[in-house]
Amino acid sequence: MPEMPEVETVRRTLLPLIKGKTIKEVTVWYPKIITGDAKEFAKQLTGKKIENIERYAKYLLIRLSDNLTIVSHLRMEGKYRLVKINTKKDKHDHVQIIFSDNSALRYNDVRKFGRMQLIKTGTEKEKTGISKLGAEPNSAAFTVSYLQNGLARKKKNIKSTLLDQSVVAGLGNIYVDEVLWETKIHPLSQANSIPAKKVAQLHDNINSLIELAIAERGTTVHTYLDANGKTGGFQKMLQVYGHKGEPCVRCGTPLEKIKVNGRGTTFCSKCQVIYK
DNA sequence: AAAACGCCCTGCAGGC
DNA sequence: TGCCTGCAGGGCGTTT
Repeated sequence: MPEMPEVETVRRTLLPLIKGKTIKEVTVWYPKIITGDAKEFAKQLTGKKIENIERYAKYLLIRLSDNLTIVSHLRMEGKYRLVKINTKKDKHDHVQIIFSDNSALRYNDVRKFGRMQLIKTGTEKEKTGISKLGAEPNSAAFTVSYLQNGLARKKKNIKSTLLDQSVVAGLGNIYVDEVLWETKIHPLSQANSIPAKKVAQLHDNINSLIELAIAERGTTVHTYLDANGKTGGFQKMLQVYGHKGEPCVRCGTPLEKIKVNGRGTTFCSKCQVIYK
Protein backbone atom coordinates (compact mmCIF):
# COMPACT_ATOMS: atom_id res chain seq x y z
CA MET A 1 0.00 0.00 0.00
CA PRO A 2 1.68 3.17 -1.09
CA GLU A 3 2.40 5.58 1.75
CA MET A 4 4.57 8.66 1.44
CA PRO A 5 7.91 6.82 0.86
CA GLU A 6 6.36 4.64 -1.83
CA VAL A 7 4.66 7.58 -3.56
CA GLU A 8 7.94 9.49 -3.51
CA THR A 9 9.66 6.47 -5.07
CA VAL A 10 6.99 6.34 -7.78
CA ARG A 11 7.55 10.05 -8.41
CA ARG A 12 11.30 9.58 -8.77
CA THR A 13 11.04 6.55 -11.05
CA LEU A 14 8.14 7.82 -13.15
CA LEU A 15 9.49 11.31 -13.88
CA PRO A 16 12.37 10.29 -16.17
CA LEU A 17 10.06 7.93 -18.05
CA ILE A 18 7.55 10.58 -19.10
CA LYS A 19 9.09 14.04 -18.65
CA GLY A 20 8.95 16.13 -21.82
CA LYS A 21 6.54 13.80 -23.60
CA THR A 22 3.50 15.14 -25.43
CA ILE A 23 0.12 13.49 -24.98
CA LYS A 24 -1.43 12.26 -28.21
CA GLU A 25 -4.49 10.47 -26.90
CA VAL A 26 -6.04 9.33 -23.62
CA THR A 27 -8.14 6.21 -23.05
CA VAL A 28 -10.21 5.77 -19.90
CA TRP A 29 -11.35 2.16 -19.56
CA TYR A 30 -12.82 2.56 -16.10
CA PRO A 31 -14.33 6.03 -15.69
CA LYS A 32 -14.74 5.87 -11.90
CA ILE A 33 -10.97 6.32 -11.54
CA ILE A 34 -11.45 9.87 -12.84
CA THR A 35 -12.89 12.47 -10.48
CA GLY A 36 -15.13 14.53 -12.72
CA ASP A 37 -16.01 13.83 -16.34
CA ALA A 38 -13.76 11.19 -17.92
CA LYS A 39 -14.41 12.31 -21.49
CA GLU A 40 -13.51 15.88 -20.57
CA PHE A 41 -10.38 14.57 -18.78
CA ALA A 42 -9.25 12.81 -21.96
CA LYS A 43 -10.09 15.76 -24.18
CA GLN A 44 -8.33 18.34 -22.01
CA LEU A 45 -5.13 16.29 -21.82
CA THR A 46 -4.71 15.82 -25.54
CA GLY A 47 -1.81 17.86 -26.88
CA LYS A 48 -0.41 18.71 -23.45
CA LYS A 49 3.22 18.15 -22.46
CA ILE A 50 4.46 16.53 -19.22
CA GLU A 51 6.62 19.12 -17.48
CA ASN A 52 7.27 17.72 -14.01
CA ILE A 53 5.95 15.50 -11.23
CA GLU A 54 5.65 16.81 -7.70
CA ARG A 55 4.24 15.14 -4.61
CA TYR A 56 2.40 16.21 -1.49
CA ALA A 57 2.03 13.47 1.13
CA LYS A 58 0.53 10.53 -0.81
CA TYR A 59 -0.65 12.63 -3.75
CA LEU A 60 1.23 12.88 -7.04
CA LEU A 61 0.96 16.15 -8.94
CA ILE A 62 1.69 15.61 -12.61
CA ARG A 63 2.42 19.08 -13.98
CA LEU A 64 1.45 19.74 -17.58
CA SER A 65 1.72 22.56 -20.05
CA ASP A 66 -1.10 25.13 -20.23
CA ASN A 67 -1.33 25.30 -16.43
CA LEU A 68 -2.89 21.90 -15.95
CA THR A 69 -2.14 19.34 -13.24
CA ILE A 70 -3.24 15.74 -12.81
CA VAL A 71 -3.69 15.04 -9.11
CA SER A 72 -3.23 11.29 -8.70
CA HIS A 73 -3.77 9.18 -5.60
CA LEU A 74 -2.76 5.52 -5.78
CA ARG A 75 -4.70 4.50 -2.66
CA MET A 76 -4.09 0.81 -2.00
CA GLU A 77 -2.74 -0.69 -5.19
CA GLY A 78 -2.44 1.92 -7.93
CA LYS A 79 0.59 1.56 -10.19
CA TYR A 80 2.05 3.34 -13.20
CA ARG A 81 4.13 1.77 -15.91
CA LEU A 82 5.29 2.79 -19.35
CA VAL A 83 4.52 0.38 -22.21
CA LYS A 84 4.66 0.29 -25.98
CA ILE A 85 1.48 1.51 -27.62
CA ASN A 86 0.07 -1.87 -28.64
CA THR A 87 0.78 -3.72 -25.40
CA LYS A 88 -2.16 -5.94 -24.51
CA LYS A 89 -4.41 -4.39 -21.89
CA ASP A 90 -4.04 -5.99 -18.49
CA LYS A 91 -7.27 -6.90 -16.71
CA HIS A 92 -6.64 -4.11 -14.20
CA ASP A 93 -5.36 -1.39 -16.54
CA HIS A 94 -7.86 1.46 -16.18
CA VAL A 95 -6.34 4.53 -17.83
CA GLN A 96 -3.89 4.94 -20.69
CA ILE A 97 -2.07 8.10 -21.71
CA ILE A 98 -0.56 7.69 -25.18
CA PHE A 99 2.37 9.92 -26.11
CA SER A 100 3.44 11.21 -29.49
CA ASP A 101 6.44 8.82 -29.48
CA ASN A 102 4.00 5.87 -29.30
CA SER A 103 4.82 4.95 -25.75
CA ALA A 104 1.92 4.79 -23.32
CA LEU A 105 1.55 5.38 -19.60
CA ARG A 106 -0.77 2.79 -18.08
CA TYR A 107 -2.53 3.19 -14.74
CA ASN A 108 -3.19 -0.21 -13.19
CA ASP A 109 -5.18 -0.75 -10.00
CA VAL A 110 -6.52 -4.12 -8.85
CA ARG A 111 -8.94 -2.66 -6.33
CA LYS A 112 -9.95 0.39 -8.34
CA PHE A 113 -9.58 2.62 -5.27
CA GLY A 114 -7.16 5.10 -6.86
CA ARG A 115 -8.30 8.45 -8.26
CA MET A 116 -7.08 10.94 -10.88
CA GLN A 117 -8.35 14.50 -11.11
CA LEU A 118 -7.48 17.15 -13.67
CA ILE A 119 -7.31 20.68 -12.27
CA LYS A 120 -5.80 24.05 -13.03
CA THR A 121 -2.27 24.21 -11.60
CA GLY A 122 -2.30 25.98 -8.27
CA THR A 123 -5.86 25.08 -7.32
CA GLU A 124 -4.90 21.74 -5.77
CA LYS A 125 -5.18 23.14 -2.24
CA GLU A 126 -8.82 24.09 -2.79
CA LYS A 127 -10.14 21.60 -5.32
CA THR A 128 -8.68 18.28 -4.15
CA GLY A 129 -8.12 16.17 -1.06
CA ILE A 130 -4.87 18.07 -0.54
CA SER A 131 -6.97 20.87 0.97
CA LYS A 132 -7.43 18.92 4.20
CA LEU A 133 -3.84 17.79 4.70
CA GLY A 134 -1.59 18.72 7.60
CA ALA A 135 2.19 19.04 7.54
CA GLU A 136 4.38 16.39 5.97
CA PRO A 137 7.18 14.63 7.85
CA ASN A 138 10.56 16.29 7.27
CA SER A 139 8.95 19.55 6.15
CA ALA A 140 9.66 22.94 7.73
CA ALA A 141 6.09 23.04 9.03
CA PHE A 142 6.39 19.70 10.83
CA THR A 143 7.97 20.86 14.08
CA VAL A 144 7.79 19.30 17.54
CA SER A 145 5.35 21.98 18.67
CA TYR A 146 3.22 21.44 15.56
CA LEU A 147 2.85 17.77 16.49
CA GLN A 148 2.26 18.61 20.15
CA ASN A 149 -0.53 20.99 19.20
CA GLY A 150 -1.98 18.43 16.80
CA LEU A 151 -2.10 15.72 19.44
CA ALA A 152 -3.38 18.06 22.15
CA ARG A 153 -6.59 18.54 20.13
CA LYS A 154 -7.26 14.80 19.94
CA LYS A 155 -8.86 12.68 22.61
CA LYS A 156 -8.91 9.58 20.43
CA ASN A 157 -6.18 6.96 20.34
CA ILE A 158 -2.75 7.73 18.91
CA LYS A 159 -2.99 5.09 16.18
CA SER A 160 -6.06 6.72 14.60
CA THR A 161 -4.60 10.18 15.20
CA LEU A 162 -1.41 9.44 13.28
CA LEU A 163 -3.46 7.98 10.43
CA ASP A 164 -5.46 11.22 10.34
CA GLN A 165 -3.96 13.04 7.35
CA SER A 166 -4.98 16.43 8.73
CA VAL A 167 -2.59 15.91 11.66
CA VAL A 168 0.39 14.38 9.85
CA ALA A 169 0.15 13.96 6.08
CA GLY A 170 1.71 10.91 4.47
CA LEU A 171 1.73 8.19 7.11
CA GLY A 172 -0.26 5.00 6.57
CA ASN A 173 -0.90 1.83 8.48
CA ILE A 174 2.58 0.33 8.11
CA TYR A 175 4.67 3.30 9.18
CA VAL A 176 2.32 4.21 12.04
CA ASP A 177 2.68 0.74 13.56
CA GLU A 178 6.44 0.91 13.08
CA VAL A 179 6.92 4.35 14.59
CA LEU A 180 4.72 3.60 17.61
CA TRP A 181 6.76 0.48 18.31
CA GLU A 182 10.01 2.36 17.89
CA THR A 183 8.86 5.11 20.26
CA LYS A 184 7.42 2.55 22.72
CA ILE A 185 3.92 4.04 22.65
CA HIS A 186 0.90 1.71 22.85
CA PRO A 187 -1.44 2.28 19.86
CA LEU A 188 -4.47 2.71 22.15
CA SER A 189 -2.82 5.52 24.13
CA GLN A 190 -4.94 8.67 24.21
CA ALA A 191 -3.28 11.18 21.88
CA ASN A 192 -3.51 14.14 24.25
CA SER A 193 -2.17 12.15 27.21
CA ILE A 194 1.23 11.38 25.75
CA PRO A 195 3.98 13.25 27.67
CA ALA A 196 5.71 16.10 25.82
CA LYS A 197 9.05 14.29 25.90
CA LYS A 198 7.51 11.24 24.20
CA VAL A 199 5.83 13.43 21.58
CA ALA A 200 9.22 14.96 20.79
CA GLN A 201 10.68 11.46 20.36
CA LEU A 202 7.72 10.48 18.21
CA HIS A 203 8.30 13.51 16.00
CA ASP A 204 11.99 12.69 15.51
CA ASN A 205 11.24 9.02 14.88
CA ILE A 206 8.59 9.85 12.27
CA ASN A 207 11.11 11.98 10.41
CA SER A 208 13.93 9.45 10.52
CA LEU A 209 11.65 6.51 9.65
CA ILE A 210 10.24 8.25 6.58
CA GLU A 211 13.70 9.39 5.50
CA LEU A 212 15.09 5.87 5.81
CA ALA A 213 12.09 4.31 4.04
CA ILE A 214 12.53 6.71 1.11
CA ALA A 215 16.23 5.86 0.96
CA GLU A 216 15.19 2.19 0.77
CA ARG A 217 12.71 3.01 -2.02
CA GLY A 218 9.67 2.14 0.07
CA THR A 219 8.12 -1.02 1.44
CA THR A 220 6.64 -3.90 -0.56
CA VAL A 221 4.45 -6.08 1.62
CA HIS A 222 1.67 -6.85 -0.79
CA THR A 223 1.90 -5.70 -4.38
CA TYR A 224 3.60 -2.32 -4.34
CA LEU A 225 5.98 -1.69 -7.26
CA ASP A 226 7.62 1.49 -8.48
CA ALA A 227 7.24 2.79 -12.05
CA ASN A 228 10.04 0.48 -13.17
CA GLY A 229 8.27 -2.56 -11.73
CA LYS A 230 10.78 -2.85 -8.87
CA THR A 231 9.88 -3.75 -5.29
CA GLY A 232 10.94 -1.58 -2.37
CA GLY A 233 13.59 -2.58 0.16
CA PHE A 234 12.22 -1.43 3.50
CA GLN A 235 10.11 -4.54 4.18
CA LYS A 236 13.23 -6.27 5.48
CA MET A 237 13.47 -3.60 8.16
CA LEU A 238 9.90 -3.86 9.45
CA GLN A 239 9.81 -4.64 13.17
CA VAL A 240 6.10 -5.17 13.78
CA TYR A 241 3.95 -4.84 10.64
CA GLY A 242 3.29 -8.34 9.32
CA HIS A 243 5.08 -9.94 12.29
CA LYS A 244 2.12 -10.92 14.44
CA GLY A 245 3.02 -13.70 16.87
CA GLU A 246 6.75 -13.33 16.37
CA PRO A 247 8.91 -12.25 19.31
CA CYS A 248 9.48 -8.52 19.77
CA VAL A 249 13.14 -7.95 18.91
CA ARG A 250 13.54 -5.76 22.02
CA CYS A 251 11.92 -7.91 24.69
CA GLY A 252 10.96 -11.25 23.15
CA THR A 253 7.25 -10.94 23.92
CA PRO A 254 5.09 -12.27 21.05
CA LEU A 255 3.68 -9.36 19.03
CA GLU A 256 -0.08 -8.91 19.25
CA LYS A 257 -2.48 -7.88 16.54
CA ILE A 258 -5.70 -6.02 17.25
CA LYS A 259 -8.18 -3.86 15.35
CA VAL A 260 -8.09 -0.14 16.04
CA ASN A 261 -10.98 1.68 14.36
CA GLY A 262 -11.07 -0.96 11.69
CA ARG A 263 -7.32 -0.99 11.00
CA GLY A 264 -5.11 -3.97 11.70
CA THR A 265 -2.58 -2.95 14.33
CA THR A 266 0.48 -4.96 15.38
CA PHE A 267 2.38 -4.01 18.54
CA CYS A 268 4.27 -5.25 21.59
CA SER A 269 2.04 -5.25 24.65
CA LYS A 270 5.05 -5.31 26.96
CA CYS A 271 7.35 -2.56 25.80
CA GLN A 272 4.80 -0.19 24.27
CA VAL A 273 3.47 1.92 27.13
CA ILE A 274 -0.17 2.92 27.30
CA TYR A 275 -0.86 6.57 28.24
CA LYS A 276 -4.39 7.34 29.38
C1' DA B 1 -17.38 19.27 16.46
C1' DA B 2 -15.01 15.27 16.91
C1' DA B 3 -15.14 10.54 16.30
C1' DA B 4 -16.87 6.44 14.35
C1' DC B 5 -18.90 4.02 10.70
C1' DG B 6 -19.88 2.35 5.93
C1' DC B 7 -18.53 2.10 1.44
C1' DC B 8 -15.75 1.31 -2.52
C1' DC B 9 -13.19 -3.11 -4.79
C1' DT B 10 -10.68 -7.63 -5.76
C1' DG B 11 -7.75 -11.45 -4.57
C1' DC B 12 -6.57 -14.58 -1.45
C1' DA B 13 -6.48 -17.47 2.81
C1' DG B 14 -8.88 -20.47 5.66
C1' DG B 15 -12.62 -23.48 7.02
C1' DC B 16 -15.54 -27.13 5.74
C1' DT C 1 -12.43 -25.98 -12.19
C1' DG C 2 -15.54 -26.03 -4.75
C1' DC C 3 -18.11 -22.78 -2.04
C1' DC C 4 -18.48 -19.45 1.36
C1' DT C 5 -16.81 -16.04 4.57
C1' DG C 6 -13.70 -12.80 6.20
C1' DC C 7 -9.87 -9.90 5.67
C1' DA C 8 -6.74 -6.36 3.62
C1' DG C 9 -7.34 -0.76 3.88
C1' DG C 10 -7.08 5.22 2.30
C1' DG C 11 -10.06 8.56 1.87
C1' DC C 12 -14.44 10.42 1.88
C1' DG C 13 -19.37 10.86 2.66
C1' DT C 14 -22.61 9.92 6.25
C1' DT C 15 -24.05 9.10 10.88
C1' DT C 16 -23.63 9.42 15.83
